Amino acid sequence: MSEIITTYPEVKKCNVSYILAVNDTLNVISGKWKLPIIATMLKERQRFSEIQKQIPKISPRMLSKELRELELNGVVVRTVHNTTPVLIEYGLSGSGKKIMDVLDKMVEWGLNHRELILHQNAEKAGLMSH
Amino acid sequence: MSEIITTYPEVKKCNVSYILAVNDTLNVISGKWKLPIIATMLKERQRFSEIQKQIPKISPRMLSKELRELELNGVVVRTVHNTTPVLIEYGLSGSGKKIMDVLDKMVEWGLNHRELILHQNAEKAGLMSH
DNA sequence: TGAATTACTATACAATAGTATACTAGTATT
DNA sequence: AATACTAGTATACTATTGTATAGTAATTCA
Repeated sequence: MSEIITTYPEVKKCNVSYILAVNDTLNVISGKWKLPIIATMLKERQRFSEIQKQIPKISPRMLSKELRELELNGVVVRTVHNTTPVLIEYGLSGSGKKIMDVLDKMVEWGLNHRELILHQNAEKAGLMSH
Repeated sequence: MSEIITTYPEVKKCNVSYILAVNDTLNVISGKWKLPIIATMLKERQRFSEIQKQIPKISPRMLSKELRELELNGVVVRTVHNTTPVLIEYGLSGSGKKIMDVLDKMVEWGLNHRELILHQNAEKAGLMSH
């Protein structure tokens, strides 16, 4: 048995607060609409109807629900302007803007992974033709 | 209107392959069991029953399903040993091991975000007592 | 007065994700 | 011959997530 099990050197310490932290992050970015919604607010704050125009397929129910969740999680800030008619704007909090760092890493991994798989498939095809 | 909309400077280029890359990454880490399963394989390859022992609450159906998906996505490698009884081992591929880089970023963001929110709540509590 | 805009909510339903429980084929042990 | 271990599969169910469609209150415009 022992000869067929390889140990990898790059093992990291992993405690409970790390697991909670990863879960917090996943909560902010997983689901069908959270990332598209966050994306609309990267440049500037947006109103409800403007987000709807930029994400035409989202229903108002989902947009309302996701914005409420993101606000509860401290990622989105909702601002009510005392004008007539009342204007409501949604923007990213400090953390919300920093989520781009995580997304950048995800892009990096994803692109790298795609390339690795393409190479593997090319190798397999090469072997099979010989 | 224009005075109440702030533009953030840190806008990134975003094209279709970036979105695909993020989605690929999310597919690998989202869901209830994928990360726990990957975690068991960080140190060394594992057999089906060993993963079950380390994640007692997972049903064999889910473990089987998730391992199959991870293998299809090129994150997990399944090795069959021609012994009696047959031994099957699951380990991480090169990409699979590198997913830790993404998780590290998620831990970083998550811990930071928790701290920011705690500070905010402390400030609010301070204001309210005055 | 009637239509349009803004920022949603309500209700019902469909689709996906996850659970619970039992079962299987092959081999080895008692 | 009965039991147990390995690596799962099968079936039926519940829970969560997302969709479709209609409606609402307050205000403004023609």
